[in-house]
Amino acid sequence: MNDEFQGSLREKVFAQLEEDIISGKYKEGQKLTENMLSEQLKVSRTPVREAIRQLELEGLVEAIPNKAIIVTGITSQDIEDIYEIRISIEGLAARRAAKNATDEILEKLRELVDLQEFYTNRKDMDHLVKLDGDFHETIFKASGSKTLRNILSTFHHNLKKARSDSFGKPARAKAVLEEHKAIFEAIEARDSIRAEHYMLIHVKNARNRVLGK
Amino acid sequence: MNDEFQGSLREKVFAQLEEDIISGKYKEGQKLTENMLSEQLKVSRTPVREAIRQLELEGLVEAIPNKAIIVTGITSQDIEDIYEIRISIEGLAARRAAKNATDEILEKLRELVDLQEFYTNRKDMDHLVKLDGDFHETIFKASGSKTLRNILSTFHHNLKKARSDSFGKPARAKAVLEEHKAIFEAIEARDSIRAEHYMLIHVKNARNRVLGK
DNA sequence: AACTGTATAATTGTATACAATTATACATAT
DNA sequence: ATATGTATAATTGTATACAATTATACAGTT
Repeated sequence: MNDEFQGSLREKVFAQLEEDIISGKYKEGQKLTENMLSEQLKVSRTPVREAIRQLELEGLVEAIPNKAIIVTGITSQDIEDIYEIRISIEGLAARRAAKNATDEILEKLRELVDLQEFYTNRKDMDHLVKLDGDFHETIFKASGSKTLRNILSTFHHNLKKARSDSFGKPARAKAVLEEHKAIFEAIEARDSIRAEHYMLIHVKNARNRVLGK
Repeated sequence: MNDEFQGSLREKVFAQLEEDIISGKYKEGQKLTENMLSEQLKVSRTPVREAIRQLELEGLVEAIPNKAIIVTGITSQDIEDIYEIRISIEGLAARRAAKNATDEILEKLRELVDLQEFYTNRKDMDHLVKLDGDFHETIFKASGSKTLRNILSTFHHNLKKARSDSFGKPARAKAVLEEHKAIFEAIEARDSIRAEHYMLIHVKNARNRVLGK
């Protein structure tokens, strides 16, 4: 359990279980019990149950009534599916962001890209994975669509491990930086067509990097 | 509470609250309390809390820690967004379904379309709304993608009221029937391109019917 | 009248006790 | 040996008690 985390136990449990499933600590098909989780995490069953209900809706576990909690996990097929869906809708999010972004959002994006450049030069992969998530999350928020944001944020969570693995080579980190820059500049110029275009290219490249194609 | 429903109290509470929010009984911005809900639904706070956690993830309520539960609801902007996203990805689901559908699935779809024809002639709108949902849900399942199914099923739930309202005129019911037939025939013929094409047309028409364009 | 501090109430957060359901082990019969 | 019935254990489902947090009302001060 992460002790410096501020928030409810339920949030902590949710974050921890999500992490453990996506990272592969809990494998597909594995059976979990509420008692086991509440003992491990040193909390009562109540927050565990609430977290399980959310993971269930997110599709990471399957709770069979009165029987068990089975880990579903993220299969490689799921990863391919997610990229195919992202290719279909993340351009839309970028287009909307270019229309709706406030100056505050633009400032935030600029800062993220600058930091990304800094850490790319330092080859600090952990920070880069986090910044990559923040960059996209900021665009989702700027799109002004609750629905787009919900879906795409969940995708980014679920892809965290896959993205992390693919950040291995510095050459890739540089490519990601250039792609983000192109997207940012299009949004900054309020050019929604170009923003959509470069986002599409970026997601396609990300898919190829992750799937090794 | 629906007494003939088989399942846990949590599922009943979730279904009821989802229905009440989507139907507009609980309006955007309205404040709910766990005590009020548990009294009204004659259950303890435990299943209410679990249902709230799920509604939160679905974006129908916003739970502010230690303060309140605020109804977010489905705005008309959300409906437009959902149709735009459906236009981007539901064709993909149809394409996949055409590739993967088993004989059992095809039989199910045929039955649904036949029933739809029956109720269209009878102008029985309640049954038609339900059949419309079942038809699409069957295709989502047939797509073989957990992710596509999760997203599109949630959309269909959230659009239930909007779809129900738009089924008003019998002429529209007939149009929906013809569109479903075209999709089914393409899937039956394993023609994924055609399935995607007719699904795209269908969703676009559905959007225009719902948004009155 | 406006502001502030404080006691009280209301609400959510968590833990625990108990009920209902399902799994398991084992004895018994065939 | 296999199958079946039954007692027991394990697990989830629900209710309730209590803790922590926030809102509200009101007295007192300026």
